[in-house]
Amino acid sequence: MLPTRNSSSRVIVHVDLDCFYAQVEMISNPELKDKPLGVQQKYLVVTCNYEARKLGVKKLMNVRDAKEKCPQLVLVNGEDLTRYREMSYKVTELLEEFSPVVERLGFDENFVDLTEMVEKRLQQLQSDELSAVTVSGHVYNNQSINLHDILHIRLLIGSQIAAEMREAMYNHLGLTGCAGVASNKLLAKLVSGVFKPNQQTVLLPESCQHLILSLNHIKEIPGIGYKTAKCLEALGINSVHDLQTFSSKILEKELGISLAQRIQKLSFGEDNSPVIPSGPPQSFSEEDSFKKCSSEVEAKNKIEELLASLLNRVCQDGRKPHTVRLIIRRYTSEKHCGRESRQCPIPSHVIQKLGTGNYDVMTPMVDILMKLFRNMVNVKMPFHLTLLSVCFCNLKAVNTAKRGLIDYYLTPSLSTTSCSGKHSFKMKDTHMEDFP
DNA sequence: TGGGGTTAT
DNA sequence: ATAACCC
Repeated sequence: MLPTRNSSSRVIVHVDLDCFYAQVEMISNPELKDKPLGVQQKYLVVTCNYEARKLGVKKLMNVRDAKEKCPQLVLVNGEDLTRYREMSYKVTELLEEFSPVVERLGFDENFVDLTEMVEKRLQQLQSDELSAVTVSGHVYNNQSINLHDILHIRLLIGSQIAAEMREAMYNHLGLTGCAGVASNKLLAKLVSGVFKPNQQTVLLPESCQHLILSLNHIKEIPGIGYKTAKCLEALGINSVHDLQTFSSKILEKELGISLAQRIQKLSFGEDNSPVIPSGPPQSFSEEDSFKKCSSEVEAKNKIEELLASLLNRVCQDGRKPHTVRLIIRRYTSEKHCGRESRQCPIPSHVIQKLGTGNYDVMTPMVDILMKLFRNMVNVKMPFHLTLLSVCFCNLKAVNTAKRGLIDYYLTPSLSTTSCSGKHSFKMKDTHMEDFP
């Protein structure tokens, strides 16, 4: 028999970078370091550094409100995510060096399952050294540590690894962040935010209820989003305690058995979901929002711009997308987040040319995307779009093992060309004579 | 609300 | 293809 691990004896860390985009900008331009800094996308300040927060700037604040609150606020444009994305993956890769089981959540958060690593360190310790194990960082709720409790010992070792991770992030990448250590993802995430910038906290099992009941509303539970929260409110459920004590049967009837059981367990701090290694991305997309796009030519120009960036990204990734999708948002006075999409397989002859930087792949791709566009939008009728997005998905690894010599020499796309520098996709002036 | 991502239905 | 969730 394999030893069965009680699910509550895992050690999970949640690592959460401080105001990530602002940190990347301050690294790019150190003159911004001691100034209040906001990162702007369209008319929003999407994030800001702590200098700016002290002066009243909040995340997702309108630029006008932010400038009013804080006239000295320095703004940088953050609509191009390239540098953020690159730094984000450097963080994930650094964490993967500690343990390969790393799950990304957005660009600035990662979960790492430390269970095995903790187990190994525990085995290296002599029995008389157990009583000398210490915590790194805060203990949630100032709870007393019991060094005779193996669960405490493991979490303390987890806190030491978390501290090493944060040190490595700072030393190698210049980034600061928070960490939370607990027995599952939910609790690790909740506890990571308790002491805020650049600090870490460990949750010992006895304080689990204290942590979950400290939330002021069910929407603060990760996994309970806008829709579910509205639904729960309609049932008179507002607090975490309300959700804990609500009839399971009725909840299952209202939300469906799967969601009901999952969120009711979350309300007790129970979460058996594994840390799933993210690996390379499942999709690449680029989007642009605007006040108004109302002609086919305008749409085509925007689509070409999105596509040019995407082709460069796909090229650098090395894998090939087999599906392309076009997403639009139509102007409406109300209705939040109404997006429509059409997708189709990418023809194999186009896939072959992808990632070469050779041949014109723009033209056939734009043709495909414009067909998808006309499938969604009746261009003979007036229309008003506020967003366009292009997504490449269904990414497949290029199979190098099965390719023989002949194939190798006959397929320049895979062997002799690169996608960097002068080979990169250009908007209007890509001609054959540009290539060797 | 931006410009991304994921999974489930 | 959409809808929900996450940042």
